[in-house]
Amino acid sequence: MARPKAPTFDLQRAAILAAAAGLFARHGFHHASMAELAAACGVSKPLLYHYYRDKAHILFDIADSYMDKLSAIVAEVGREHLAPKAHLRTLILRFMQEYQHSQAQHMVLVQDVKFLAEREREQILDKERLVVDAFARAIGALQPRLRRKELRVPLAMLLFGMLNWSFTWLRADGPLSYEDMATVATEVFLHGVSAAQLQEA
Amino acid sequence: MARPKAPTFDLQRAAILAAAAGLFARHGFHHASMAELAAACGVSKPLLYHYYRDKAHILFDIADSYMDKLSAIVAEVGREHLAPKAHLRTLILRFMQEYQHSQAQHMVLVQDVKFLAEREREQILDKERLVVDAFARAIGALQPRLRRKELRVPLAMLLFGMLNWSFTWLRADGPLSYEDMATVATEVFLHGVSAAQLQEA
DNA sequence: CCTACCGATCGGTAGG
DNA sequence: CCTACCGATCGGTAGG
Repeated sequence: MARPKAPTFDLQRAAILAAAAGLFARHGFHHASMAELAAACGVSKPLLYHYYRDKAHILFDIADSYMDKLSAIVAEVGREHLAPKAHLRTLILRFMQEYQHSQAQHMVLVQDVKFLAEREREQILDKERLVVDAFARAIGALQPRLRRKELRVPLAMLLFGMLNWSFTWLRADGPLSYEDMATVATEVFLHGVSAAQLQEA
Repeated sequence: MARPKAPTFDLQRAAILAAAAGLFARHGFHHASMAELAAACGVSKPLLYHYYRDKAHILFDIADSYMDKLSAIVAEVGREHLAPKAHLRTLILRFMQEYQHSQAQHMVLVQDVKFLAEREREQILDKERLVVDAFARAIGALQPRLRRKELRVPLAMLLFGMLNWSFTWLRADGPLSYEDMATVATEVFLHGVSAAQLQEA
């Protein structure tokens, strides 16, 4: 019989994950060492390998659990059955609120997922595609007269660009809050999409 | 008297720079080795050190020369003295055309500049700030009635988000060209900014 | 759960 | 005494 997990097992893993996300975000995956991570967690280096098979698995778990959080937000907002404009507005606001508390995880997702092996990388990319598709459908619902349906995904990517690029410049302690930014991005995008002559583009 | 540089010196440096940008973009700065770079250039590893003091200096030169190119585009477009809308439209188009041919350089700029020492990193960031300010001014000229002037830089960052995020998903051989993307982003942004009630935001 | 290590590979430089 | 360039190997450190 397998010995049951210690009750603190999941807590320890979560602590390692959070510390690793910070280190990977600051130093990059390859430049952040396992010894450094162990020190940050206050445990020995070999003990890390009790919780995670190897360094890549820690990276995978950061990206995977973060994508699960974003997917959960998409599902929650979907269950509210909002009108098209309110739906997209709410998606944007909830994502920016999540981003504010997950800056390290987001940087790891953007910068380090490419270092995963094909199989694990594809798992993450599949989850990303589902989220992008949800935004693309929300944009499609907004503009039923949008003639070129193939523009829905590119428009979603433009929107993600506005939101995700905030990681390079928006500071939680700056004059502009994440909520302010969500409002401005929402206004620009909603008015931009409806006013632009994309029917002819 | 110092012996003059070999006539091929600058050509060799340019070849090293291009190969390094590709490797750094694909593998990340720390995971790309000097041996690998030397092999890609068809020279011995010690010879690399004839052209560049160390690995960090190669990274600096990629980012610095790329920022000079972007700054030159800003200056060129400025000399055309276009009307506000045409000015911003042209800036966006020229940047996307440059991006199409500099995907590796751009990824290095975004992902690896943080590994430079304080002093060199600040030099790059200074040049980035000048380009952002030029876009912010172009946006301000577009909207003289924009009450909250402090929104000009955030709006410029939203625009850069749309443009720069294209590196994560836009393919040169895909159905949507960089020029198409420039058009769509321009339409969304121009209409979005002018229609949004940012005076009250 | 630690100290003590390994196979390998890193960035950078020696002599000639 | 400079440059341009080679084969071989340096001291240190990475992940495990």
